[in-house]
Amino acid sequence: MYISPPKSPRLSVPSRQSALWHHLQSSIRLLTGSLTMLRTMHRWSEVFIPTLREAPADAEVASHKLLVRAGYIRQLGAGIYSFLFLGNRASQKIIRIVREEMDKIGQEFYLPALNPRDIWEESGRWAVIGESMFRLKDRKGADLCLGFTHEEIMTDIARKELRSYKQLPQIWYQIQTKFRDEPRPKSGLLRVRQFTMKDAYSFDMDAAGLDVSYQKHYETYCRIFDRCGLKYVVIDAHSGAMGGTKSQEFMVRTPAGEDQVVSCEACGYAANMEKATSKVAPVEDLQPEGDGKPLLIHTPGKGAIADVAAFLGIAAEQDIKTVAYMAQSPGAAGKTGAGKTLEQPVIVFLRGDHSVNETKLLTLVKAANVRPMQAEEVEKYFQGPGGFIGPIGLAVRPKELLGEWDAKKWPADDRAATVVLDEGLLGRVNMICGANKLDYHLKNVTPGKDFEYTIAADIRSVNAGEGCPQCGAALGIDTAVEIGHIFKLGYKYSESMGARVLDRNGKEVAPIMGSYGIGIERILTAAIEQSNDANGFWLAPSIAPFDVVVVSTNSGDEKIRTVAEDIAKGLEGAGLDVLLDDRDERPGVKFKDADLIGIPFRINVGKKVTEDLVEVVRRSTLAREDVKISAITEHLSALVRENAG
RNA sequence: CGGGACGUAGCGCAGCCUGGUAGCGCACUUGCUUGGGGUGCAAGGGGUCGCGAGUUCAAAUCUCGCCGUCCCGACCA
Repeated sequence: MYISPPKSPRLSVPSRQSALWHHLQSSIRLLTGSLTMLRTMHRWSEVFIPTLREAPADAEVASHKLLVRAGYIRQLGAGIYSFLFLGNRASQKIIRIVREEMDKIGQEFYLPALNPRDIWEESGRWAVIGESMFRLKDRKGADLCLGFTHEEIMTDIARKELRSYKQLPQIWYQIQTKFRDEPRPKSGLLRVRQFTMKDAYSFDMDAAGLDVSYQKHYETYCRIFDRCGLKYVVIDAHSGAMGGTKSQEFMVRTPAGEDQVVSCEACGYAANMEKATSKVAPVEDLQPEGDGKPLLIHTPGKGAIADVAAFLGIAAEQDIKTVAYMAQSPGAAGKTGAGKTLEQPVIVFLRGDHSVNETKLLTLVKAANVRPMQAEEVEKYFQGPGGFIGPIGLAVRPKELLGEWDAKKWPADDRAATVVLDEGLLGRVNMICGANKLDYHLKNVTPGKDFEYTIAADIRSVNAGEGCPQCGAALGIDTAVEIGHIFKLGYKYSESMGARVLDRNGKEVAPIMGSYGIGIERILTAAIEQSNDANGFWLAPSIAPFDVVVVSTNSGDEKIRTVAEDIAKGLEGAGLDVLLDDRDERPGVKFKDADLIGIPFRINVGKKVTEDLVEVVRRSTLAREDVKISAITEHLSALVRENAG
């Protein structure tokens, strides 16, 4: 299912209300501003903004290069960054927006980053999470870890404190540092080992209540990202092998991203790669040969699909691709550590030019992981050599045993495998496949007629250009960054950790939970990725470290200097965050720096002061206009307001 | 975890192949100059050449080990 992101609230409400709303916002802004940032006018000559002409050689993606060049961040180690003055200001502004919006629906907590092992044992995740979790020992040798996410800790509070349905629903959130020992930190702030996350958790009596909490988060997230000036899409996401019913991701398209988003421009369908489906164009089947029964053909040394197709003069789409896996049981590393990891054979058939989406497969067969079969396993299940394996002659597990991990219920025939037929093969006839015999393939093979399977399902990855499942138009695939994720958790944690409340009837029930995350630094990164050029980047005033930079183009000129100073003070008085570039530098240097560091508006104070004019430059378009000095405060305030989140 | 590359001044790099005690641009300091898109001139300061062993009269340079960082892949509850 697809839910299109709602329009920004400021676009959908009447202008009078909008003005009122912004008035309130700026009042709040003034209040919180005065609390958290005592000065709103800073002199460049006095603050630390170490801009660089060149990016470090290590940096690859635009946001990384620019964050370093603009003096926002400095690297301490792989995936570990220090935030300097500008970087911290931008982060704090993002956090302020997140907090303002989250406070409308929930309550802010602050949980420990340092967690004892026990609580993670209870949910089973001490073992499940594996190497991604930073672990340490205290002086007594007790195991601790650094928080990775906080479902366990929040659920612990819930189970100790929540007793009655009257206390529900609850939405609790925090803005906290998370630690993940990423196998490969990369792309600047995009994939790091320490980062700031807003994580929220909801507790409801029933699924209907969860729907409400989930929807509140959906709307809140849209407001947050709108206010941050991001262009994003909301996509249906894979909920993970660990359960959960529904989940959606908020994505910003950028080549720097690591996730793939499948979307349709025609109707708005969007989903991530693990969830996306498509309509494939009809394929012309081969004509049967002979009596139409499978026919052995000699294909010496032609194991790979491409080789076979070329050898036989057919297209890969006439071929059945065979992929043989051993699937591994979920939960083997549970809290009791009960049992070893079980494995069962899962064999997939799909069109020769299609590829398996392992995440879809995992979900289908309820496995934690799959690995390719080894040569001797291939021999066992196919009774033929790798490269020439195919569907005929397999022992097939019945559909009832799909996802069955109780080995006692497995078929007596230890060759029996779960056989999955990709839906793309349904209706196809007279295909080519491996014969389970060295150097031989089969012709005239029709799924369902010539071989059985456990189940037919969608387990392939969508390719760009295939038909949208909703409207049939060509699908596109873009890379994107995930900036937020909302997730119906269900009962996983409340059940496993024993959270119970009494319902109306005095009956003990587990609350149903949701969890909802936003990556603070990823908002900054995504914003830069979507708004940059060769000279730098620009942020929405809502998240920029300053609303405006006032450049005195010649600090040696008394008149220019004092006008710049007065303008800066005036803007500060109007509640704007102002950076006054009072350095004794050449104008060119100041313009380059101003363009680099992400500030949305610039005022050039120069020769035209004699005509009572200064120049206002929008960083996003580089459009400039002359404005009367007497009108500058009002002019800038309006500009910031129009573009404010 | 598999594959690849790199590590020399704050940043970007040369020097390494062929061993002889470290250099360029930017940045920084001082002075003059210039003043609307990284001004010009002059004089300066700054480097355990990632770390540790080894070879050698002599190691940034050759050898071995380690550490770190980045890229591709795998992985990403």
